[in-house]
Amino acid sequence: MQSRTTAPRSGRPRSAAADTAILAATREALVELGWSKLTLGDVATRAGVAKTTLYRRWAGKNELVVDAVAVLFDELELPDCGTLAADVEGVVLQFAAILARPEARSGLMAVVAESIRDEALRERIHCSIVERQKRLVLEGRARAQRRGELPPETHPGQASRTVDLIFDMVAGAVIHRTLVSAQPVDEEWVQRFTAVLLGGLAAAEG
Amino acid sequence: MQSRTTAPRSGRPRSAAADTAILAATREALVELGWSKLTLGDVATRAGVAKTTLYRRWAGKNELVVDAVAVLFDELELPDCGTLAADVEGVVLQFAAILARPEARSGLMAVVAESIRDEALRERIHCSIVERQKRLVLEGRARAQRRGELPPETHPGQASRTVDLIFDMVAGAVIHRTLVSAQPVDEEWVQRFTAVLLGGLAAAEG
Amino acid sequence: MQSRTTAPRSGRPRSAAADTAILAATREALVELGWSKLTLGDVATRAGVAKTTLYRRWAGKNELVVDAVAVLFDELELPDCGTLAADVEGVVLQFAAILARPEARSGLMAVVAESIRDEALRERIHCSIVERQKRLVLEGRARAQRRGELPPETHPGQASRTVDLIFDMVAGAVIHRTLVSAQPVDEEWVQRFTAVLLGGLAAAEG
Amino acid sequence: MQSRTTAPRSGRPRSAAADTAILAATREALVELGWSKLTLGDVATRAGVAKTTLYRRWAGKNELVVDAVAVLFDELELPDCGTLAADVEGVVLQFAAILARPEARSGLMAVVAESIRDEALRERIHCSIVERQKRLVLEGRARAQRRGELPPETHPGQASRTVDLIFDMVAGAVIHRTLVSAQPVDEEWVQRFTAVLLGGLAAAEG
DNA sequence: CTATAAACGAGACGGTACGTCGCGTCTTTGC
DNA sequence: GCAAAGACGCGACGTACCGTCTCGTTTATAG
Repeated sequence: MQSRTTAPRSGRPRSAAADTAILAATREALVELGWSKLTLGDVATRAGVAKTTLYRRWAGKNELVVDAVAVLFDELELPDCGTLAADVEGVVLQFAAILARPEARSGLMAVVAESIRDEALRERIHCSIVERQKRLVLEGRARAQRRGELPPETHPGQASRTVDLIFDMVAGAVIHRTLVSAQPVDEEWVQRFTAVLLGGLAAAEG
Repeated sequence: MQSRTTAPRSGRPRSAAADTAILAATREALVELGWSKLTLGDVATRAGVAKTTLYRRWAGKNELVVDAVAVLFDELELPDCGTLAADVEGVVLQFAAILARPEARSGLMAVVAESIRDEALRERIHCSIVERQKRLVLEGRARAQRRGELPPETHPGQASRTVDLIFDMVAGAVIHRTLVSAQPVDEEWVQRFTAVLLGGLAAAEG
Repeated sequence: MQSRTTAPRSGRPRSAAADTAILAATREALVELGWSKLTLGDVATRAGVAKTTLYRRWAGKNELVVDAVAVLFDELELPDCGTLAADVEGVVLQFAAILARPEARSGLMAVVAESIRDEALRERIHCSIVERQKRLVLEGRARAQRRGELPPETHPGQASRTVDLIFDMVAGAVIHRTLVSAQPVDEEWVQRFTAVLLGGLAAAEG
Repeated sequence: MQSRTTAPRSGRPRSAAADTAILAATREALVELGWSKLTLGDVATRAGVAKTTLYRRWAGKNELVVDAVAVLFDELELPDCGTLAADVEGVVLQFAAILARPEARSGLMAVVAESIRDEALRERIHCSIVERQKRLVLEGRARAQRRGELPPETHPGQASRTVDLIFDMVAGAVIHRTLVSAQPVDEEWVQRFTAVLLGGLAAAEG
């Protein structure tokens, strides 16, 4: 079991720069063309790379776009604004700001649409994007408990289901308002939304 | 002054049966193939119609799928279960049931993704699907007010914004749980969600 | 003198003006577009006539074009210039003048090309165009015999074969020079051609 | 300085076998279907080649057919039968034999018809077919001069015009008899034609 | 300092679907 | 009862990308 993650086989190694360039080119093309008019040949050209190189690393358009978009969501951070409500409002605004970027909008939705009929793709999205951001809900709750805004877990078994519910409600509402209703996620909306969410959670828990 | 909406122009009129057959064929193809593998040529064949007939009526895949999917949502009805909470739970379950159907899942999401870069398409979706279902929120509120579960409008100016918020929260959460989280919208989830939503609204209004 | 040969059947009679307009429109379209880009729909529009009317009278593009082009060749007349050579030169120049008109060039050749695989079309061309112009050869010979430039028929059996040979040589040479070699059929060429033709005929007959 | 005409550019080279297969398939399709029903898609299928490969090499039906047909005429050879008349008769029969082949008939005429409105196509035909066969006339004359059947050039300036005239007369008459009159080019006709032609030339030159 | 082996750019390849165009037929309304 | 208008089924068009496959050319490490 001496083999490393990357076996340094003989032959020319893959260019690391190519990966970066391809992902950047993908985001650029998403912005300019949107998902449906994005072509792998065009991405390859923008990246200054042959189509072959691209196919050597990704199986297709979907996989490429997931990777290109996933990193955008890693920018999210839970701000410490003193109160739970303010923290939630802050992170919701950040999330909305990412969704306002065209590469995220077109890429994310299209890839989710494709994932409906593609189990492997759904898994990839889940790992790369969704699950990774639940950290924000967990950290938010922990911080609120530390502050005394929330009681410690009363029903530990339900904890994870509540996290999921919150995540679906937050992400769902913001996505729906942004992409379907096509309305701005401004401070006022965020305050109203946060009030309903936290008020409802308090009422339901109590 | 009895003239109808359609001026009966000269020449052979368009076959009404063709429209029906095409939309049905579109839904059938969505189920079997999903959005990305759906072909207009294939839809035409299934409908027993020439490709040109299809293009004479719809500008492209997107417009066709919007129309094919829109009617699914007209099935939604607000059940009268005696209490607001029960009514909401009922309609959320109905909504989830529609989203569980593959023609709705693949069609809806993909078309929303495309609408990001296509203003006309977004408008079409909004008119054909979104706005038409806000009736459910309005009727639910009216019924609850008749029952005395909700007070009459205190801030009439905010009423429409509250409808929008509710709609984004309900539709967003169900869609996110179904399509992104890929978890079932079962009775338990619906109850927890409804409790948070109504509790939050009550807290925020009060 | 208003009633013609056609029995005025019940119902609306066919418009005679339509035929004229359609054939004129066909020639016009041949000039502008050439054979391959000529469409029956376009001809109908130019003629101010419905496509149906056109199909009621002609079986297709080929038949229509034959009729449209055939009349051009009826203009040909054998001029009386005093000598056989001069007469031949005159008619050859006339023939070349017709072939110089684009509607004749494109229409005629294309229709001949089609006739290769279409027996009925070949027959139609033969009757409408070829056979009708052999009168020129016959009349020319008769006139020359009257003048004493040619002897009376010595081998009556060969007469028709000689007519055919002359027709093939004249029409063939002019067509080939015009359409394949794309060289002008000017006075000089006509004189040289006529000299060879008549000289050869004299030598062969003697 | 050994570089060849073809610069061996980067990338996968074009398959030479494809060219051969496509041209053969074109001739085959011409025989079976004729010009107007010949489809580039069908040719591609017959050749076992993708339609795109075909379009990568030829601009359209016309260009393809010119190339496919041109080679047929390279078979023509001036037989040495001892006398000028016999030589001419021999080559005329060969020419007629080629024109009797359906791939030549339909292809050639249609392409000539198209060339009327297409300068580039006319040029292509001229280079690939017409000009290349004038060698036969030149060689025939040279051989006859060597035999003493013809005198050396008396008017060198007229020589090329005479070649053109002969070519138009020979090719024109044979083509007209074959394709327009639809009569066989048999020995008898050839002898009569040759007699007129050579007799006329002798008379005109003398 | 080779030799070897993989990655690279370029671009041709067999495919599939596209959206359009013209054909020839049919089904309306209107004169 | 024919004509105009135009929708219809059909089939070919020429194009665009797909994902794969040669090619000739780097560029690392292994011997």
